[in-house]
Amino acid sequence: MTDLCKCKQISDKEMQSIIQDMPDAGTMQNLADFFKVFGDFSRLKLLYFLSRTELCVADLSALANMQQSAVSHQLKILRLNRLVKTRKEGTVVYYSLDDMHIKNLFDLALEHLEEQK
Amino acid sequence: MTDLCKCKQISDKEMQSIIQDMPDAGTMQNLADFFKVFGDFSRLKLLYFLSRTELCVADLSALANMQQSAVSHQLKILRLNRLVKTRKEGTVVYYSLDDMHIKNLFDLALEHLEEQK
DNA sequence: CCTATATATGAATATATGTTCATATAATAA
DNA sequence: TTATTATATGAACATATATTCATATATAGG
Repeated sequence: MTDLCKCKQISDKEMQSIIQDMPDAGTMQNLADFFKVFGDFSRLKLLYFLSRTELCVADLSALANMQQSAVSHQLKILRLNRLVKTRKEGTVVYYSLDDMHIKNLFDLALEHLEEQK
Repeated sequence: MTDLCKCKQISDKEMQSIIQDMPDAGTMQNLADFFKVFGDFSRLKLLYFLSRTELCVADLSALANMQQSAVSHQLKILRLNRLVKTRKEGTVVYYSLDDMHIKNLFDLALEHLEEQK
């Protein structure tokens, strides 16, 4: 790989070291997938609402101003990524955040955006 | 909007309150766009390398095992999102992280992934 | 000026992704 | 059972996005 580098401003040793310390490809891919989930306006809205309180699909649909079907599809993605969990009561399914780290992520990203003004 | 809600497990008052506290749509969109940048394996790799040291395009290309053109395209996205900054020396362009919050984001996300095992 | 090198960029392509529509499933009530 | 309601899901469609290829730009050296 290093032989492709004609610039090579850093030594092979440094390159080796950087590559060795890197999380393995699987972890990096998981990390990218994790961020990707947050990288959508609709999902971000749903997560925000759920950060406030447990909500059923219909209420989420009303709050986010999205079709019920679209909400269900996005909730499925959030569920598969274990960001939300469900509780069923009759025909109503209640969703809530599965992990409170999520709020921290929000805050950190907002902080970053604030500093850019 | 609330009249679309047939489930309405929460009161109109609660809905109003949740919606009023929500960051405005522009901010939410910015937040989504911000996360979207991290939601790609290639960009995440580039950001990781840059979190270690300042690097030129050719070295990034070698480290990430990506074509030079692909690297340039992705670096442009990172630049437009002000995640990296550049320094030019002759024909060589050096890239580095523009903000150290990024490392915190990495760590927080990794922490989240760790807990899911 | 001409050549070589590092980087940037536009167009084309392939793939991924979000929404909609129609419909299926599950649970409850009559 | 039948009807109703809440939610889930598959297919189709439109859009977004990452990569590649070819080429442009910029800088340095001869």
